[in-house]
Amino acid sequence: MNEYSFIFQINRATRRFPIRIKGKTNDKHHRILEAAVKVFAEKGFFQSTISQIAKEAGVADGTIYLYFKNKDDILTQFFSYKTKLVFDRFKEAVEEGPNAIEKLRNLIRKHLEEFQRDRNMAVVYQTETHQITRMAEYQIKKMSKKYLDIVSEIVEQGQQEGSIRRSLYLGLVKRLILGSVDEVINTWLHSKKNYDLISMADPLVELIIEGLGKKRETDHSS
Amino acid sequence: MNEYSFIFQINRATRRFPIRIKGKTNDKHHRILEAAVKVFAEKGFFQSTISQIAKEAGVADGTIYLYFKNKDDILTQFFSYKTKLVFDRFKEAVEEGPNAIEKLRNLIRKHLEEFQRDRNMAVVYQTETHQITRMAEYQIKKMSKKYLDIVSEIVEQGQQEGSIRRSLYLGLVKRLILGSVDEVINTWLHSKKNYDLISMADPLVELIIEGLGKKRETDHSS
Amino acid sequence: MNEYSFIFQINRATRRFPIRIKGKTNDKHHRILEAAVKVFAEKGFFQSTISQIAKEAGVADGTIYLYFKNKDDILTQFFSYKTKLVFDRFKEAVEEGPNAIEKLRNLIRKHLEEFQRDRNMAVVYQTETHQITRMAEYQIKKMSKKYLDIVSEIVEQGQQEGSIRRSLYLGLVKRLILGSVDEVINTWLHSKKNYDLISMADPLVELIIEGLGKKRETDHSS
Amino acid sequence: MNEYSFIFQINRATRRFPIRIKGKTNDKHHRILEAAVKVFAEKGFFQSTISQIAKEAGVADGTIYLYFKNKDDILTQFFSYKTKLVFDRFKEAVEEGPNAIEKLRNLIRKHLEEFQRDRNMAVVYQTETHQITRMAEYQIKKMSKKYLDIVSEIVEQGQQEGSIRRSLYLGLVKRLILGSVDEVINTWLHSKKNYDLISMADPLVELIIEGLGKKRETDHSS
DNA sequence: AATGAATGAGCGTTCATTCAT
DNA sequence: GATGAATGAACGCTCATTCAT
Repeated sequence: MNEYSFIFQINRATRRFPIRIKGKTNDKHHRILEAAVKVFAEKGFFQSTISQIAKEAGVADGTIYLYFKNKDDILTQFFSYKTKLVFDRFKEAVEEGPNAIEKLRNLIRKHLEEFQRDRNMAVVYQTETHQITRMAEYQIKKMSKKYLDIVSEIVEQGQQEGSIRRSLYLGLVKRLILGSVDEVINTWLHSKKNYDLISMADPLVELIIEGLGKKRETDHSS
Repeated sequence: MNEYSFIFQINRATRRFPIRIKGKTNDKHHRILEAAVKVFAEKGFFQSTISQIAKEAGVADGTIYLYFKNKDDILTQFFSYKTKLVFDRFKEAVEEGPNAIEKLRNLIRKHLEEFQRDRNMAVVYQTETHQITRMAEYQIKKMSKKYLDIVSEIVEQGQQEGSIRRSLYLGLVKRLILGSVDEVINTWLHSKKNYDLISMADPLVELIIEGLGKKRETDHSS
Repeated sequence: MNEYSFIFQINRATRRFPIRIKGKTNDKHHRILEAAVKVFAEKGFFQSTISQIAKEAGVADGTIYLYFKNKDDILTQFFSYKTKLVFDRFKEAVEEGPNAIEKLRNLIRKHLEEFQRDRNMAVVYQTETHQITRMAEYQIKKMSKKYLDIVSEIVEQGQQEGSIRRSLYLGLVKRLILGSVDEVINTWLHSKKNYDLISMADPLVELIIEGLGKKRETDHSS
Repeated sequence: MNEYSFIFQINRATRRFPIRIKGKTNDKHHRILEAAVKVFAEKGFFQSTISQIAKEAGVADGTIYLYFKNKDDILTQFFSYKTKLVFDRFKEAVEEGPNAIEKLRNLIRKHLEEFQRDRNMAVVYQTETHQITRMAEYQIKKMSKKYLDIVSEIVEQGQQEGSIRRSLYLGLVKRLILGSVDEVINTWLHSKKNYDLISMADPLVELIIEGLGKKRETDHSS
């Protein structure tokens, strides 16, 4: 069963479309998608051309339009595809955590792991999710929300477990977590990338949980 | 006295240039810059055209090339100008803080304040600083670094003052802070913007300092 | 079989290219080339626009860039194509001459014939080969040289045969011949063109060989 | 008395014009003309800009339009100015020759001398007089004619003197002479220019008069 | 007279998209 | 389905010319 299949549901209505979910044809759809992300990562969306993508994918320019409505649609399909794929993995990782803190650690670790593994995806994600203008693109916006929902659940669980403070503005907590992970990835992407991104997970979780501040002994005496 | 004046020092050498720092002429440089940022914020850099910018600025297309080498140069000049301007204000705000925690609070508050005040700038900053591909652009990269340097100083001071833990990976701390502030701004930019961004400063600082976790009583017995 | 075919060998490496040597597609390359030369002849290179050429060739503007790297390349390809074509004919004509004088006559006659037949080419040649500034363009420079080489050979043969004086500065002889033929063509191009250019060949050869001067009887007594 | 004065008669009717024949103002007219020719020689007419000329002349762009109707007019004025100047010298040189052959020699020598002395002029002349398209420009066409008239006179005189054959097609003779001199200059312009152009005069005259052919001894016996 | 900032028409070139094969 | 030649709208940029100062 091909992971890309679900995408067809999006566009089927709008266009002639090569259905044949399990055939070889489908490889082409995949290949174009991966090629596009590679090119986007290298040059940025607007500086990438259909020709470059076609070349990278080893197909003719026109072939791309059999699978994608237009250039934008390539990005959209990429996001909806990767989002589903990656989030399934995120959820899986979270479920394996015995408690909230471990769930958070697993989430962040998986997040870093996936982005380290697929650098092209990482670049496109970082770039496009900060493209305020294009953010109107429904898929992208939805993705952010999904991530934050996962975080919400974890935090709430932690509060019930007593490991996370109750007096927290949840919206802010989510931004702190997503923001810092994003920035860790961003820094890595801009660096020479000769360090292991995943190793940042534990210290980062520690920092998020414990904060920068010293534990005040005075707390106790009060 | 016009805040844009200093930019002239950048290009004076390269091009015939309408200097006359305090005259009316100079307004045009300013006007184009503001117009450009407005258009960039609305459409994104690549989807903005010189014609749109010229129209927004109320000048002819060709006039833009009297002040800017090319389209890219508009963005570059904007960054070098705003960076200097904003960072001066950041530093000023930081200096007014009596201790590290207050300095951090002042920095974040000022950061949110400046970005709330000038939404166009905020959008362009958020977008362009995450543009991995174009990041090669020197000015932009430098800006991030400057911010992180300020944060470093504050954290180190806090460590000496005893308000911030010593056992911290400084690089990570910086990313936590910049990342969470960025994400707070980003969320605001994507929202309806009917809440006050600055009011997020105090809770955010609290969160950064205290962390998510409950103070562990067990700490004491150790 | 199409005479333009060989040009493909020049650019094949540099660009995606519609090969299919004997197909209909190829006509387009030819058509653009002829259209361009016509427009260049009418307006001059710099005052010709891609749009005019495209219109003359009956193709879209963009189509031109499928066959030519840029505007300059049209001229370059034209020269390398015509040079080869015309010089083959020159050499052929020269070879048919039984002796040096006849070879020279054949060369000049063929030269005038070819230029009379294709007036657009003649105009572009006359114009561009005298464009000192642009002459750096390799192809054009080389062409002049080739012509002079042919002349050299003829003159040397004539010297061996005894029909041409030995005490001649060869470089100057070449310039005399090329210059006078050029000027004959030039004059024709500027005239109403209602006379036959080829008919100038015999008198011109006579003039070149015999010179303006009267045979001096005193020669004999010396 | 300034050599440029006569030009004013051409444009006086068409435009506001800085008359003041003997004043300093006139220097500016001269300076612009010389600057323009220098720039034209370096880059070619169409690739030269008014700004470059202005800069070279040390005046403002706008100033040029006080003296010249438009860019074309600069070239036109240059030609009418130089033509007069140079032809006066040609005629003078010709007059000094005691007989036709010497007159021709003087003409060619002076021709080479003038063009060697003012290389910029030489380049512009060679380029523009072969610009078939632009040749419509009245001044340029007239110039060629004047040259040929001088040659005609000389040749006719030579025929009367008995030094030049009578059975000559005069039109062709003129082209032979002008063409070969042109080509000698052209070659020099394209070369490294480290040889003396004037030294070509005598051998060239010899060649033109005597021709390439051996004096046939048989002539005599017939 | 002289300036040079401002103009905007015009051009070369690119590239997403189409469609005949 | 697959191709890739062809299209032409659109854009960045240049530069001759004008005109307020």
